[in-house]
Amino acid sequence: MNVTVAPHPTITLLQTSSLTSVVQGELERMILSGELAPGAKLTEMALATRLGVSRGPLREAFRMLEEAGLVRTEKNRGVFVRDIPIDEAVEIFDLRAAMDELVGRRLAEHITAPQLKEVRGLVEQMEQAVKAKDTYHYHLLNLKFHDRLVELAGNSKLTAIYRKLIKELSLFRRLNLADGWLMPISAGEHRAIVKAIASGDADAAGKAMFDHVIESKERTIKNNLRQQAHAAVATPAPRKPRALARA
Amino acid sequence: MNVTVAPHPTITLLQTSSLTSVVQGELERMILSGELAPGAKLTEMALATRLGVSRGPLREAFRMLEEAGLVRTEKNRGVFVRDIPIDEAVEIFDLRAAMDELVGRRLAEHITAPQLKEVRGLVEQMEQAVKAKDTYHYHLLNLKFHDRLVELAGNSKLTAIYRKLIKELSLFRRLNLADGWLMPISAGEHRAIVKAIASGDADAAGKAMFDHVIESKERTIKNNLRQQAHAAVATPAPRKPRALARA
DNA sequence: TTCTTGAGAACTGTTGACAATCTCCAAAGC
DNA sequence: GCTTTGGAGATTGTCAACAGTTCTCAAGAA
Repeated sequence: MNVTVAPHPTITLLQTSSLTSVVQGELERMILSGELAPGAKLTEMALATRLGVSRGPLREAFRMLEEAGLVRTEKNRGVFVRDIPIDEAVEIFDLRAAMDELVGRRLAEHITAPQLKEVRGLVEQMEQAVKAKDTYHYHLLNLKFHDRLVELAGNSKLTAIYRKLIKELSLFRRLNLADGWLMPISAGEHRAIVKAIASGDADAAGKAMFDHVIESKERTIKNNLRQQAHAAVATPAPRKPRALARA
Repeated sequence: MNVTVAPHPTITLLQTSSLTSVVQGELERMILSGELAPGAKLTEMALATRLGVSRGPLREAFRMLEEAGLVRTEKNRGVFVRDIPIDEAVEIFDLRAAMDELVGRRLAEHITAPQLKEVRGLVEQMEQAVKAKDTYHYHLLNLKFHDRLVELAGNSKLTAIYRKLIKELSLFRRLNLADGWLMPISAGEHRAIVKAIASGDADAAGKAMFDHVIESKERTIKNNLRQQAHAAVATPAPRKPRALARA
């Protein structure tokens, strides 16, 4: 039989990963971690030497990140980490709400006992993080919770798009972590979501998830506007990028 | 003032379009038109000479199309036009249903009189196409109708994702055009959708759009399965791609 | 001072070349 | 006959070099 029983992990790694793909992954990591902040310019030569590759694979990775919505390209000027404007963030939240409503409905109908137990575990961990006022871990668990729910809904296309949206949303000025004082509210909503799903009531579960995302949107936006006002005081002139000769 | 009043169209064209972007557009056109069929291999050298560019920009365009879900890359083997399996098509339809439900709700609440008139015009054109049994134009009008509705919902992110899904869906064996006999049904549903939107009833409009997409899904899938069975008879051995040495 | 001008530097867009891998097919071995 | 082996040809992955554009900044004019 033409079956290689257990191909060495290094083998499969070399078979699948090209320089372009690992560069793409590394750049994505750097962007999502904030190491490359929104608005930052990605100079080809600098990044190429830093990552130890030539400009070819790097440019190909740029095109992937561009299509993924993480960077923006200006011809003859360069590639920049994208900065999600507030309007777009609102749109993404609204979309997420609709998708999560679908997720809630699906899960209310199809979730299994062990899966329910798993997400309950995540909720409990989050509540412990609230008690410990551990904002960072709460943030991570929150991401994990929603990601897992979407995954459990069983539509891989939905999962892929959902993750893409989450990545883009993380480029919307990362001061969401500062909303420590409303962790308890968010945590309460999570418990309500799981309860609605467990009850098997599709309408209730869908509504619970929809409402949670919308509330999350309003909290984030309000928080952002306040921060914005704060920053405006600290920086008198918001400095427009530059005077363009283009209409 | 540093304002160029009316930059010559050719100028702006040269300022914005790189070889990569126009190659990307051209390849996308060739794929969506069926000129490059699902499963077809895209040889770099052949396409590069055919389009009059070198391999660099072509490879960058490949990465964009890959991220857009239109092609698939196998390391050291090449790039192929993607063939959407039936499972994925079902997933896309389900997603579309949820998104269109959102569109219906939004439109029921916010659509203006002239916009309503516009979509009514599209429906009437479709009904004329039905009378004339003009399947091709019906198909185009159908795409236009749904695309316009999504656009009118006013969420640009939603519009972008919707269009991406439609493109991918067009790679799902293009025999949808053969469903001539059910044009009248589809057309009737369109009229019902517009009526529900015009009534301002968000629930009804959402349901009308959701149901329409689900019905469309079931028609397409059923049609596809029948065609599949037909093809299986004509081609005794479905010829598996090739014997792989990989587990 | 403030704005324009222009030359050099830095960077991006594109191309061609080299190395590594895969594909194909004929010859050898069972 | 069927499978395996090996080498030529074709194709992809990567890199370095060239051409064209943008940016920087100092010198000169209003």
